[in-house]
Amino acid sequence: MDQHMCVTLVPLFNHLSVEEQAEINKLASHKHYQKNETIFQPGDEQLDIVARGSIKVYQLSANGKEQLLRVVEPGGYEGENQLFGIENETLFAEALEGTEICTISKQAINQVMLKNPQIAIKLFELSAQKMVQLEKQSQLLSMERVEERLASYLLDLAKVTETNQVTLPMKMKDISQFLGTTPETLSRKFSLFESQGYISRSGKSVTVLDPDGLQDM
DNA sequence: ACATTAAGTCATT
DNA sequence: AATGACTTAATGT
Repeated sequence: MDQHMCVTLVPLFNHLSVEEQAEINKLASHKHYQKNETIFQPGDEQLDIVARGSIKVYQLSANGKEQLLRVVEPGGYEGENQLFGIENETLFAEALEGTEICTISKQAINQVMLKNPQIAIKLFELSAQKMVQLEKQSQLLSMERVEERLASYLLDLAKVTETNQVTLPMKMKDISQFLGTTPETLSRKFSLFESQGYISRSGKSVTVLDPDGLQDM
């Protein structure tokens, strides 16, 4: 298919000239993953760019359960901390659907960055944004009760869209893992919020009726 | 307050 | 008919 898509798609590279993009594209290998296929595991050393579909990045906690860290969508990437010299000991990634991934080896990226310092700067900027997100995530998990976590998660989504109408970006099962709980408890909390009039919900479409009420958790 | 287990409904294939 | 996603209920930490 169109093998040139991913490099041009991604914020990391799309500000470059066509020639430079073509050069980077040669260094990348393109692969299609099916749903539930593993994309990388601890020990791997590459930069993976999502061109189509979506992937989940997670780690395993002590009891062997998945802790979902983030969902990476088209234009996003994963594995940059290895480029900063940090080995991946804990992270796994898996395709959530049929997904196109562009993979660039650590060595190739290093060459590209030497030749093109703008990319290093861009990578730095984007990575800083990701760290902010991660900070948010650990703030969520530091909250004692699931109600607090779900409330601030919903408020966060509403804040991004600038409306009170939110479409949940993941399956309920994945949201429960993201919030560090179970699907059952999550379902009950949604029901609770609904019965208290904080939200209304039909499927994955949620309307925040009382932001202040949620805030007080 | 929450997890776990089991069992049920509902939609999708 | 079978599988997966979500909910509800009972019971255990």
